[in-house]
Amino acid sequence: MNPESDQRLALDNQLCFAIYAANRAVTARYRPILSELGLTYPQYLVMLVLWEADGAVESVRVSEIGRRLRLDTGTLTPLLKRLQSNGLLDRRRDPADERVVTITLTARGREMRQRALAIPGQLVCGTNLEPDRLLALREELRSLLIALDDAAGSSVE
Amino acid sequence: MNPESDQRLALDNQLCFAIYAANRAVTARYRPILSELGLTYPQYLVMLVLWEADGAVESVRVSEIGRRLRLDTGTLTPLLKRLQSNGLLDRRRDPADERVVTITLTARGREMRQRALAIPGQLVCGTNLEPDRLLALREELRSLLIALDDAAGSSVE
DNA sequence: CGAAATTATATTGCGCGCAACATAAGATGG
DNA sequence: CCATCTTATGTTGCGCGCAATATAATTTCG
Repeated sequence: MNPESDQRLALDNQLCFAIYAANRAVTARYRPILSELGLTYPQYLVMLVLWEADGAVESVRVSEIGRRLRLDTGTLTPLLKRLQSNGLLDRRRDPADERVVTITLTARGREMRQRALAIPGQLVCGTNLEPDRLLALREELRSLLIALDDAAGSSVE
Repeated sequence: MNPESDQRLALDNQLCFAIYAANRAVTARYRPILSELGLTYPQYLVMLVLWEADGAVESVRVSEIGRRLRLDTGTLTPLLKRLQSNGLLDRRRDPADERVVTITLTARGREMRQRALAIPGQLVCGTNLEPDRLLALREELRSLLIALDDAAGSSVE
């Protein structure tokens, strides 16, 4: 009714929509690049986790991938099975604790990293975006995420 | 191999992951609030478009909703059918151009706006986030979106 | 006018995300 | 040692997103 309340629900005033739209625009930009590797965007994120752990440890738990990416097994189990059937990783039960499934990169999965190294550069190029601004944006989003986590934790408490 | 290239693919260095994670955290925060209205988050965005148009025009095309939210008919058609079966809107062919489907709010859909007015405030409260910073973040995301759009357009050209 | 091109929406299929539930293995405590 | 609890992963179902294709109506143009 009053002019102020009208503006509160305006689409362009919603931070949530800005994040939603930006997220889809970014993943759309990754799509053609990742399809050359035969990866979807969430699969690429899983590979980032595995590449990062590679060298330090020889396998990663499903739960560890989920913790890093904030994804649950309902998402990860089928995704990891697809990566396995594409020959990028192996899934096997930990003999010491049969509940645990450990994920190990195959040679093919490890080698893909070399091709992926070009991706971050490819995305910034073609857009006239200042690296400093992108870095600042990333940190602001991280702060938002932490603030949302804290609020979620305290409301449950 | 070299230390610099190792860091390029580190998960925490990816702006894309910051956006991806923030987007899911924000929608997770909306979920319990919207479920009281019987809406999903994308359905809420469609309602925002319809509420915003309400008063100015008496119906909105599917394509106009898609243009605003950057969604195609593969997403919108079933979503709008669900909103229709929940009694929030009507879908009907434009007699003047039978290709066009026009979306009109029902009384129930229009009334829901009053309940939705409290939502934006509810989300910021419970988090210690400064409104100015959120506004600045929104504008940075808008700039990113525009930059990605421009780059996409020029590469096709 | 009539064929071809264009426009607007619908359908199909697949891969997420996530809630809810299931299963099985390990830990715990009487 | 055995019932109970907890932990780690798996399964099912549903609603997006999006590519690819389909259908039907309108426009364009020879």
